[in-house]
Amino acid sequence: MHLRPGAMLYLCSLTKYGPMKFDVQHLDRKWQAYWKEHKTYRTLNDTSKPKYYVLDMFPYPSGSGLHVGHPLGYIGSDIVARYRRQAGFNVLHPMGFDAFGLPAEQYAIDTGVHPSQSTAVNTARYKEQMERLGLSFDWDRSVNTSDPGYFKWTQWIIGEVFEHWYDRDADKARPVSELIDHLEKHGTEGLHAAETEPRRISAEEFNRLDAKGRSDLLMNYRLAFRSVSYVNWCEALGTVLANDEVKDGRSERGNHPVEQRPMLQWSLRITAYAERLLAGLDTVDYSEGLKAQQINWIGKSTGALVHFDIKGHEGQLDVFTTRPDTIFGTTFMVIAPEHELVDRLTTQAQRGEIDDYLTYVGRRSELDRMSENRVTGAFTGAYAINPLNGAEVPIYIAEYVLKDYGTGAIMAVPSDDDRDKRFAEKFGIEIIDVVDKSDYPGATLKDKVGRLMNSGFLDGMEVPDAIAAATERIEAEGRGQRQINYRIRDLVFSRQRYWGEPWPIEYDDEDVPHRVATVDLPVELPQMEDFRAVNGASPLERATDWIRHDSRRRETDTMPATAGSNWYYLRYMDPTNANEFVSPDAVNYWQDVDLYVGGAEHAVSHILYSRLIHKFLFDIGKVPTREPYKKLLNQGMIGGPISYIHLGILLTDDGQRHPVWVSSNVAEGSGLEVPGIGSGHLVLDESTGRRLTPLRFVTETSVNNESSYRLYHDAVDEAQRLDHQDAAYFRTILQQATAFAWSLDKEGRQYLELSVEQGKMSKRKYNAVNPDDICERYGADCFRMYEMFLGPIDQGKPWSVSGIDGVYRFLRRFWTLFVGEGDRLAVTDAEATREELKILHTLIKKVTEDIEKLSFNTCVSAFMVATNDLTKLRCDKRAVLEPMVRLIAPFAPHLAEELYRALGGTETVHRAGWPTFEERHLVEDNITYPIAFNGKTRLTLEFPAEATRETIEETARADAQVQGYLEGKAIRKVIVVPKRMVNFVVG
RNA sequence: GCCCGGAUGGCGGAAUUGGUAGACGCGCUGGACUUAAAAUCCAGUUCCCAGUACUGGGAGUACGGGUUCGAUUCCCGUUCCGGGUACCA
Repeated sequence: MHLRPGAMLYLCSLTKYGPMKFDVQHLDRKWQAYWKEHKTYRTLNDTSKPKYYVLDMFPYPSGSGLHVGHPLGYIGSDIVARYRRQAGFNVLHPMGFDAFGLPAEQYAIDTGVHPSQSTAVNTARYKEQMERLGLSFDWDRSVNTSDPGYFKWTQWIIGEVFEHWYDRDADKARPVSELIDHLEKHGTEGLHAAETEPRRISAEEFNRLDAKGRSDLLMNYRLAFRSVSYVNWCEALGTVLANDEVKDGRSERGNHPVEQRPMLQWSLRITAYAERLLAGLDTVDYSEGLKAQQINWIGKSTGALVHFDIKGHEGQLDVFTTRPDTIFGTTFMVIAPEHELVDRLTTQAQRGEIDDYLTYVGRRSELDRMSENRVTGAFTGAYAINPLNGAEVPIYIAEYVLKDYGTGAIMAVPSDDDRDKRFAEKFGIEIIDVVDKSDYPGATLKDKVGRLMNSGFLDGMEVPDAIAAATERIEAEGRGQRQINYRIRDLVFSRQRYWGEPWPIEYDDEDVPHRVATVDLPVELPQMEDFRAVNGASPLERATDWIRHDSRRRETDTMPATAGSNWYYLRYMDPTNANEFVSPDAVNYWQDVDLYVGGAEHAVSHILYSRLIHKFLFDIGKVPTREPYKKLLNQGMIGGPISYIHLGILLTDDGQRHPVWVSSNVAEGSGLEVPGIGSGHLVLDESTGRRLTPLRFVTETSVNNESSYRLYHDAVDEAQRLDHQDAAYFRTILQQATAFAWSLDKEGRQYLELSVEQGKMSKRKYNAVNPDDICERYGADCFRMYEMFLGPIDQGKPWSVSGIDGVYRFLRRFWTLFVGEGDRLAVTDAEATREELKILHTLIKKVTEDIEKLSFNTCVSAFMVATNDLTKLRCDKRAVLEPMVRLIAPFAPHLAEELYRALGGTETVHRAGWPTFEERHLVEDNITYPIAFNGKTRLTLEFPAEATRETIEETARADAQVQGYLEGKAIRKVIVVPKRMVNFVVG
């Protein structure tokens, strides 16, 4: 055998490496162990390098483990992290666990296993699964929100929030001590603070208050405050839920009914930050959709606060309206049934009617209200007086006016509001048209367009002008002022549950709350065995020894799960710091998250709340940036097929009924023959129907270009043998009939056709696919590349394994570029050809650009194209192949590490640098031009790259084929775009 | 209802600022290798029409219009699908 120059390398590598079999299991194990042992992904706060922070939303470690939907984002972020690391950045890429929360507590109630135990087990499982995927997390920086070393600082932050108030003049949070200072000197005079309700007090009055009185007043301003508020109470879960934990009047977790209940609760004053949360969105790179969701959630609307006098009463009725221009069309007023004036306004004559209505409203749940959407209400008997024209209008109560929005009262303008209109029609109230929309055909009542009429001084004005003029008049007459309203409500931050951070608050003998001193943090949970919340009381109420602390009484409410998760990205910067939540050095170096990846389900709440806490920490000088997350990527959800086996009745000719499993495509009445029973026809009735079939027993095939889901006979046998939860469930299902009306496939194997729907992957639907299983079969690299290859990462898609073989084949072909006959490395030092270098540099360019664009699926395609091309060229040049290894390392880290070492690399490929793209390798001598006639491409011609417009046109005109197409036609115009195309416009 | 996405072969999906639509992969068809199968490799594969073949013609990116020499890409309108949200004054 003749040795080529490059063969020296192969001999060296061989002695060190031996045969190189393509054994993905071996590679996975070998390198995962190596990385762990050598702490390859350890990140130090090395300020000599530029930083890059790639963060995944940390998971709640549930009992069912990861399914193939979870890693989609983890793989994407891992690719970015690895790419940046190779490119010379100091990359922070941590992972931790959002470990406080309801499920562990619910599990504890059901099984008696303490949440800390089940959490530890689940956390270990998650970590194992993530390591199996070859994710490059620095586990030394891992955090766990239920770890006292962590939640000490969650409590500390909330304590800081408690000790601050929001100064609207400075537009930032300031210490409560400064507020007290102001109150002592000036009272509320000159104070512009975010507050629960408007308060007026003089300095003298304030100074006369006792401790409790002061504390109560300060609660009106604190950013973490306690108040009676209507909360989403869920009886079944025994707890209060946040707005985003409630869907359609039911709890998101468990789907239990939720009712409104007044309770004394801790809240965070997020409303103080509404404007900044809104403005900050302009400075971050989030998707438009996500920004829109946040904007909607904050719900800013500009309008006017208008005071209406009430006939025969002292006080006024305040309303908020975005349409002050339509005030002349006000023909009635509506206040919320819970409005504080209801009782006072109700006349003797109307008392009965109002009471009946209040009873009716009280009976109706949030769910009823939303689902029925009925027009209901009752007249109080009182009248309000229109401040601009003195008209007297009746005051109603109706449930369509919400106590929590605006002032809980509206001026109803039936001519320009759908709900007011329906109400007016039902109750026979006058409708005065005040906006002429005839110039705007197709405009609806919601559109703020038209010309005012029947409106006194506003007549003839266009709506926007009229709004300004009306507001001005209202202000001038002292009847109200311009006002901005937000839909967002303060964040209820109390839970009457066990498994969360205790509020770091203690009460003294006078019931005055005090922040627990930092030296006394963390406030740990007491050991308990019964975690049930009884009658809405926190389980901690029963820990009487724990509650008494020195001379004080501990707060028994705990915090919601979001408490730990809204600042965790900061803790990763300095995870073991025992003196501070994060050191100034660490946070000044790492700054903020450069790329944040996670599910869209957290798009509103989690992101909004962590932005809130971040802005607060910015105000108190603890973080240098205004926003926590620079760029956000929401990965799509991977759905799973939910398949069903169909149960039917075989009615035999002798009139006997036999339950039998049938293919989903067999119609009722069809003839059937089942061995051992006989023949007859299929009957479907209420005893039959379909049963959930665990996905692991289902085979997906393609028949006549249609995908088909089948249950094969051997899968049924397997289910009988297997010791697995899914198998156990399936066995009980299969007991409902013993006979199967099998069909035969091409190979003569027996199967049943199943029906299928797409749905969320979940344990309960038996359709969760475990990534471990896929890794065992194809290796982690293949799984990673396959998930990326499925399509754009931000799009949802159903899980399907069809296609994974293609990725596996690709990896093998890639490997074969390096490893030849007899599993030996076959790479030479021969000089690379121009063509080979062009392939390489095309790939470098494409992969680098696409990683930056987070377009990972096209990266995988590019690798495939390059591999195919180089295979065709039988390329074995180190100069081409070695950079390829470094390029693929972020995607297929195990395979890349192996090949890189085999090529002589002494250090990890993951710090081996990123190949540099050189434009000169892509320069072409000739460019192929499409030649089109009237825009239709007919042929192609080659021209030198530097050819001018004129030469191209002349040469093209002279071409024989072109002549053929031009025959008998006049050339009107020739368009030549250099390096692109030629178009003949002919007539 | 409103807001945000989206719609491209049998399927997942590609396509720089408007410039050869369908890259790559799956599936399917045919072939090579094999005693056979698997694996692997090679070729073909948007649809329709014509042709013995090399091939030629037409249509085509949800639908209807428009701008342009030229539109998957830009504009207007419509339909359908996905996500979010809602008596928000």
